[in-house]
Amino acid sequence: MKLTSKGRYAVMALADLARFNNVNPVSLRDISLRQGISLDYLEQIFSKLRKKEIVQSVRGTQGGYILNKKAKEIKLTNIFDAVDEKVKTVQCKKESKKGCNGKATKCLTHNLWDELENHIYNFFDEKSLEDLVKENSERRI
Amino acid sequence: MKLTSKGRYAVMALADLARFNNVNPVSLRDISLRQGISLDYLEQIFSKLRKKEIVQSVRGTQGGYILNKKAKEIKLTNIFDAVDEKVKTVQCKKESKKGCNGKATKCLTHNLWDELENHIYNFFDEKSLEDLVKENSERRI
DNA sequence: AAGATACTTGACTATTTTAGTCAGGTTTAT
DNA sequence: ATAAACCTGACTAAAATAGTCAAGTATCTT
Repeated sequence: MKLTSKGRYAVMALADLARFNNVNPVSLRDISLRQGISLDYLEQIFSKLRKKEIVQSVRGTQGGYILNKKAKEIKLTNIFDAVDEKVKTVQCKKESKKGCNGKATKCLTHNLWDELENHIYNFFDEKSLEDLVKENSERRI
Repeated sequence: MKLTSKGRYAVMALADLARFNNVNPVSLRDISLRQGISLDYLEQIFSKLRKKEIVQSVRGTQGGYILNKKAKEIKLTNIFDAVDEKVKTVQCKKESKKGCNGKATKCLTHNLWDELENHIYNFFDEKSLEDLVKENSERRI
């Protein structure tokens, strides 16, 4: 099981944005430099974030992105969802009402993955961008 | 983020083994048929499980595998560990004592992944093979 | 008006991982 | 002997990942 860079980058970039998001929009270029993420890749990621209305774009010179909601209201689940980072446990290929893979019963581990999915989902759903920024500013002023 | 089939197969196969593990060893062929997993792939998986002393092999006709410990003592973490299914959150490429990626400070999301890792680890470490088998026998006799 | 900055989009690609397959063994009960 | 079943290592097609590249469009500053 692994988390991909895309999800990590999205969270990093938004955490960066949340920190510097006072009045002016933050350019991807700045985020790219501060966080060490390829500018082109960031653009892909922010395109998705914008479509899901997590950020707003400001074009032109001095443009950039701003958060579309309060940092407190942006949960990590929202972010992962936006960039297609899925908590996908392996699925049984065919699941009918009664069982998996055409068998009469659910496969032995079916419930396990369901449980895990919820477990991880809850973890991310309790964390907001604000929490992340707070943790970091506490750690070192 | 995803869980791979290898981990799922390992758990499924061991759950199967735990259920039919009365006196005689269980052949991979049987598990393969019951669980719908390729025999060749199962062999790869069981080779690893054997090396980590989760199962014991019995060679020859009527051979197969038996659990090497009580089902209660086999946690899912042990299984995932054995088949190299890692709960790996994306790592910062270079982590020195002070920071990530050569920077002076830890990256903004560093702690987050650490927390998540623990969260998932705990989930799997609380579940034993016995729990899995019990859940299933309760569900339908 | 010109130029620079920065967002926008879509196509492309090298690398890695995954989920196996395949081939050739060895061991042991009957 | 022989068949069942374990054992091992090498190989590979397909998918996912982590980007790059190219060609824009919008808008601010001068």
